[in-house]
Amino acid sequence: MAEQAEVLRRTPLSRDRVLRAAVALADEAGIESLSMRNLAQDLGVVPMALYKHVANKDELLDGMIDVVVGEIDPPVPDTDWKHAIRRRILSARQVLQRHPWAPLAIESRNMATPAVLAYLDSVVGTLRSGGFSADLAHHVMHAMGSRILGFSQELFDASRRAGRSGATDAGPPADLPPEVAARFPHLAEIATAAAHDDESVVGQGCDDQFEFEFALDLLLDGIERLHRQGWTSSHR
Amino acid sequence: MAEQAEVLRRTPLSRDRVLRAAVALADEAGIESLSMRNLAQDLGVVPMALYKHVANKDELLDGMIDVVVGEIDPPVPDTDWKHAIRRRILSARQVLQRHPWAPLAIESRNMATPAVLAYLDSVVGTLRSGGFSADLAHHVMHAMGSRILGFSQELFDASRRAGRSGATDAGPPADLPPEVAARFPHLAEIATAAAHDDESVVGQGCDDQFEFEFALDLLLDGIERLHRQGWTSSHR
DNA sequence: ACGGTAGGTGTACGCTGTACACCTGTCAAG
DNA sequence: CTTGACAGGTGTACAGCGTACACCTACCGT
Repeated sequence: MAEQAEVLRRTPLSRDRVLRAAVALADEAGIESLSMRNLAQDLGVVPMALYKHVANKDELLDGMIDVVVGEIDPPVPDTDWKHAIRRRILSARQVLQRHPWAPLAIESRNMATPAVLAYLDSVVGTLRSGGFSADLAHHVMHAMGSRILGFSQELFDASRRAGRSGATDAGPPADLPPEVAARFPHLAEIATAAAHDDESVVGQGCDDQFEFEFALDLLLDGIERLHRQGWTSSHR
Repeated sequence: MAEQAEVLRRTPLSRDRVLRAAVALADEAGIESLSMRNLAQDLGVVPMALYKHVANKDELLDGMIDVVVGEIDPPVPDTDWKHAIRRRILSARQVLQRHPWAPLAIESRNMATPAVLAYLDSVVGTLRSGGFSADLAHHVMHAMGSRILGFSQELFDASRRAGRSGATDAGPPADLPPEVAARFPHLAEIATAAAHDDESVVGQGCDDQFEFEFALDLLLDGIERLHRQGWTSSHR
């Protein structure tokens, strides 16, 4: 009777199953409730069992990052570098929006994981075959910074607040409270200017996607300009 | 005899003293050894005493961020917006290099602290008085992202690894290990291209300051171009 | 039939943040 | 001068964390 439940529960653990469960837990409950104990419970197993599949919690996080980065679309061939990279980065952005904990996790690791390296390598490859010198490609990678992985640090990023995935609470707390607005007039002015072409006066904060693409295109246009004029780090 | 030591030790705590000690501890020992207990010990006091001056550890971190942001140079008046902002951001960068733990701390808070808001407000003010529309100024702030606070996420950032301040270990681990280089040829190519105009062949990684200014100027130039041609979010 | 090994278990330790009760020194009002 | 409030440092205690280490058990090739 409870036998088949027992069998299910005993589906053998594996590094992959552990990582996927960890990602799911972080997605649903927030990264701050990803503890070895919670994760083990989700898997119907005792905490120490996890250590047979991941060395420690840091390695678990590295593995989770690799899972996430692995979800980014492969590069589309037969396009010019600019569109190829633009599409790839926007795909990365979609992925990271499914895993709001990932940006912070990625940035808190102090060395890139294999999957991240592979992704970066592939982006560089696109640049190189688009005619970029290794020199310029190098600087371009730095210039894009974390944006190349689909995110920029938004400074006031409501959606990344550790808690839930954020889709549910399309909350009201968009504008600044009035006494704050008084102390920071320029910010207030800017915040209200964020009602884009939407006619609703109380536009909910600002359109993250728009801002991301704005910055992305600003960079890509500048990069294209440097590329066309054969920029090198010696000149200028 | 031990009386004056006693007196010294008893120099009354204050929120300010707590915050400064916390910043010093994080600077010297790394953010990961900033615990309430360690901090209390540094101050010659019992852990719970700290809670009379900060509500909890999160508020302590907020306070530390405010201390750091307070170190950024004030804006220089009587300059065009571009140079003013460039100087301000490079000043912010210098500050954050003294406090390598700060970028991650700033990004992990989910709402900006008062000092950060004041800084951002002032930067927006510079843009506005440089003739920027509130609309464009808004997008510019987003485009700059965390770079506006003096840092970009460097992806492989040796200097931010939680441990010590990093000046001491001008270490060898700059280039990729050869088997990694083999698997990621484009990255390898780029890494070696990083020996700038320095004639030393094994140039140690790359010049962070150069990369930062490269990206900063790329953005500023693009922004200037948009500004001159009267960009608005409706057109384009 | 048997020993090795992969993988799940149980206990225990040191560390964390912090709630809560307590004590002590200082200062204002009676 | 006494008194009582109150700011601020203390001590104990608890739940939660990551994980070291010893153990047990089920399987597999010989």
